[in-house]
Amino acid sequence: MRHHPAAIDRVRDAGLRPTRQRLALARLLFDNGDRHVTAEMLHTEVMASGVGVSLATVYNTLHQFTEAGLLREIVVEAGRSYFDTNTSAHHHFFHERHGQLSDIPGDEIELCRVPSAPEGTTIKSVDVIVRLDG
Amino acid sequence: MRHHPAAIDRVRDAGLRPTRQRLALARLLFDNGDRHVTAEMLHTEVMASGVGVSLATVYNTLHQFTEAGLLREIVVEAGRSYFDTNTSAHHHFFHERHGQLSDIPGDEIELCRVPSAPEGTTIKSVDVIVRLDG
DNA sequence: ATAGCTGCAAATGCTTTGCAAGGCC
DNA sequence: GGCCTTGCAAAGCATTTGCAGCTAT
Repeated sequence: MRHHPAAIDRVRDAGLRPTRQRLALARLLFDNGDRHVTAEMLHTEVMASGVGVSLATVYNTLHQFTEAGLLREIVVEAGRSYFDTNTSAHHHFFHERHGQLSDIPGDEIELCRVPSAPEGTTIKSVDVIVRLDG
Repeated sequence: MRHHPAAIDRVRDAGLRPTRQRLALARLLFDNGDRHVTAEMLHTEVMASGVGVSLATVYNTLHQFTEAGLLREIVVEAGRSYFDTNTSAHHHFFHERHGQLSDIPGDEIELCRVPSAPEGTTIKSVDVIVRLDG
């Protein structure tokens, strides 16, 4: 019963050594569908699963996965980064009360005019965050 | 030669005491057209102008002004907040190379479909950041 | 005089880095 | 064995808070 590429292959394909720590994190991230996690959330989870990984290693690994294109980093609040396992183009709701991030279904939002990049620059990405109260 | 409400009136109207520190900051923010500043940038400026204000007070004041509706806070990177003196609905370019934020002219971007707020929530704001390379 | 607000030193908490330990050829 | 990589302790920063001091009445 395998619905996704195995965690070990994802790590290897990213050009990273499949260490015990990275595998534990990759399994938590990729074996359970789309997820939006902070470093702290993931650290709590991995410790609960019985694998000792320091918070610093969680940060380093999240950034390595992001650079390798396995994750997307989303900034919603000063001093807190979220990492999204869905790397395709899409946008987000941010529930301020619960500090939770969720995907906006692709057909519910659309930009009909996008500005041209100013002279000498290129557009790297367009991030839309819909902030929710309540 | 006065083009804007005087800084002292803005501070008073916000229900804040017009102290020496707040006035110095308000002048720098509001007497020179639209601005995008970080706490640190504003602190450097105010010190250079010869008024002693601690960085903590700059932060506190920026947040007080934001709550009073004089400023809008924009989060672009984990660990860095910008404050925009233009509080009307508009969106932003973020120049990653220089760490600079600038307004996108209102007619150059448009959302044609906006998602409805999930059950039991209301949309507080929609923030669009176009990230630029180069 | 005094009640409440202000502004800052010190604390907090998220994130990054420098290096000792470990793995691979 | 030698060299590159890894993972974490300790350091670094942006931001917040608790309280001594000031201000307006």
